[in-house]
Amino acid sequence: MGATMHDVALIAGVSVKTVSNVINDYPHVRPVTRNRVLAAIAELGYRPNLTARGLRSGKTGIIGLAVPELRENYFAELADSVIRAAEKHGLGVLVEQTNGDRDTERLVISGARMHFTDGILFSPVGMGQADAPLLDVPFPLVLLGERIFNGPTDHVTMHNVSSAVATVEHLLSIGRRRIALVGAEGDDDSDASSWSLRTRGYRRALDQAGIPGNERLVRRTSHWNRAGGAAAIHEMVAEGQEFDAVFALNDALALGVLRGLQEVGLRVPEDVAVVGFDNVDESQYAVPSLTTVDPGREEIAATAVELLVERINEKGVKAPPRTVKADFHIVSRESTGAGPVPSPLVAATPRVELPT
Amino acid sequence: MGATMHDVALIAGVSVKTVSNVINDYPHVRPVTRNRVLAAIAELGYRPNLTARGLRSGKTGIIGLAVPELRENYFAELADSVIRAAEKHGLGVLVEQTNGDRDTERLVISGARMHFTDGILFSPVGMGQADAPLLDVPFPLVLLGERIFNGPTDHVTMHNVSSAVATVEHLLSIGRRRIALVGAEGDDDSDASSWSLRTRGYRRALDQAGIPGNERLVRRTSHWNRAGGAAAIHEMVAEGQEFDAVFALNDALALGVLRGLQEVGLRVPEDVAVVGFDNVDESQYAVPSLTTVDPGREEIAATAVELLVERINEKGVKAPPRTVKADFHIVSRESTGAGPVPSPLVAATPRVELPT
DNA sequence: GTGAAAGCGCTAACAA
DNA sequence: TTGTTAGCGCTTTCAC
Repeated sequence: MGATMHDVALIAGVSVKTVSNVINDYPHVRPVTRNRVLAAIAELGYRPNLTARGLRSGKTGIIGLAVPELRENYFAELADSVIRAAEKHGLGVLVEQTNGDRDTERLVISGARMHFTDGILFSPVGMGQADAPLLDVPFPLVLLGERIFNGPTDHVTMHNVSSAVATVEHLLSIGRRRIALVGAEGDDDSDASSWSLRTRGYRRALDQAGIPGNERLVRRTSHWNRAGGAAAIHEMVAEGQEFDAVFALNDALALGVLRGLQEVGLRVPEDVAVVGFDNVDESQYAVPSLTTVDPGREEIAATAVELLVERINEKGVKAPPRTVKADFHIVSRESTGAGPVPSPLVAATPRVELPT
Repeated sequence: MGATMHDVALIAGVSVKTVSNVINDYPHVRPVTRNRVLAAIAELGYRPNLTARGLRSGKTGIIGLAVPELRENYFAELADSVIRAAEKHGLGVLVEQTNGDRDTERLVISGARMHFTDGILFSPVGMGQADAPLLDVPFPLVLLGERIFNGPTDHVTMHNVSSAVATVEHLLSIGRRRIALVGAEGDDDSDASSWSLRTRGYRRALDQAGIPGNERLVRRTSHWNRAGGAAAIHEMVAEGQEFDAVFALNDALALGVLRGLQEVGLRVPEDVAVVGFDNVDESQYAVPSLTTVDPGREEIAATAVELLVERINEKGVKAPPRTVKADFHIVSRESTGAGPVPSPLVAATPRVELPT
């Protein structure tokens, strides 16, 4: 295999300590010595063995990222952001997929896999509030998303309730009154789920506007995907429900809603305005382009990595768990009547900005 | 931090070797002893230190995956498949993004980052044929995709030429004669690029059918994205070109083509049939759903991991570099007139299957 | 400013 | 069947 520090020391005619000093930029090394060492390193093509270094230092420089599935746009984009953020800290990212499966999630958290990592970013979907105690693990762990509250770990999440309020207010402001809601849910159904929080915001906004809620317009499908969104539309139309707007609790559902509306012959936004949630890249390319809530994914990723790094470097007594919420924005596009984007070459930018 | 093997040995009243034997399922351990050790392990919550093990064995159980960007659907799905395939071999996957940037790709290949990995799966986009010599690296490396031929490494790729031929033949078979082609290209433009190979197949199929090529219908945009696809349509229409089909060299371009056609008032598939390439999840949800070439992504991922594992375990003289091509299929959907999918709840399945 | 030597936690000869 | 021991390649006191 590769050359070792010892080999370098031999060729340079110095001790391994000196080689180590050079590699680690220890200041007090004579330039002559340093150059001799550098020459030897170049000559042998020496590369420090990170495994050995990891053994010594107790750190690997790798963090784990556990998400349901990379093929889901939101998580692919989240992983993208996390990898970029980690890179700035000189960290590599080991990606693990849980499939949103509770048992797999538990396994990841048990540290059974992911043992090379200095810490883990974990986006739970299958686990719920009841599993909170399991999160009290002996390694740095930061939670992404909103499934579990008041857990024993740091937690980076979004303004689910207030962004939902703002979304409905936006729909009201453009004159919509019969606003349907389409969401989904996994195994668990605690008060901390996306469904619960965003639905709460929806009801609150309607209340505040003095508009009576209509439970027939609140739809819940089994999956957070397009099929679910399209099915919800077909159901409502089949039942003869009337509505002039749909708030879909994620973009995949919203894209399905767009397709469903097209299939039943309803125009967007003329007949029905549509808003999604997540601001995945794709939402801007949909036909019509999709108005959606940008929950601050970049900020979430950067903050989460930041917190994790702090925890990794933390010594002595642990600081109490922290919760951070990213700023959100409503990105107004064609599906709520924002002037047609001039050309697909121009990326849509936020029109309405409603910080926390 | 955690307990060590030594602690376990102490509590169990045995030597570290015995503990090691138990952990590694060494057969000749008396059940009584084994149980005592297991009890001690449980009591201390002992977990083997993988870093130390890695130092000893010279392996980490981690492979690297270098792709341009996870936010590009194709690569997210590829990463998904790779992670699943790696898991079956008990390997973790460290994901690195190159942004398709030649220098970053070179850096990754230099092993500057990725130093913890036993080997790397690399999907080059910025590098080209000229960089082939750089691929002669001192660690296991398997190439994904078709940028570089006859390199010094194993290579898993797709049937670019023959699948393009089959695609055009499919369009001819449904009566289209004025078939446009929309592709893009990166820095390099060797004969091994997606553009070159797929375009070659396109021309060959037209030749074989005795249809004269029309270079005004061959469009090349700067990026493999929707904006590029939409722009190509706008250009051709502005120039007054007439065409009854578009073969887009990837799905992102094809989705942009769909949007562009809609914007200029052309119907799909009545006026223009559209075929993409990649079979990303999204293609099946587009409106209309997109006919596309499935290049065998799952198989590519599984094969690549397989080859890499073989290389990692290879001792002595290296076997010569191998090239493997995955089977492809044409997935026929609405954009070429396949009967409308009954409901978005039903995932479209391949209709036309054209193995190598 | 540089060297010698002791481990980090684990595995695998080699002994017993 | 189990124990002893020597490293894997690196960092890091502690001398010099």
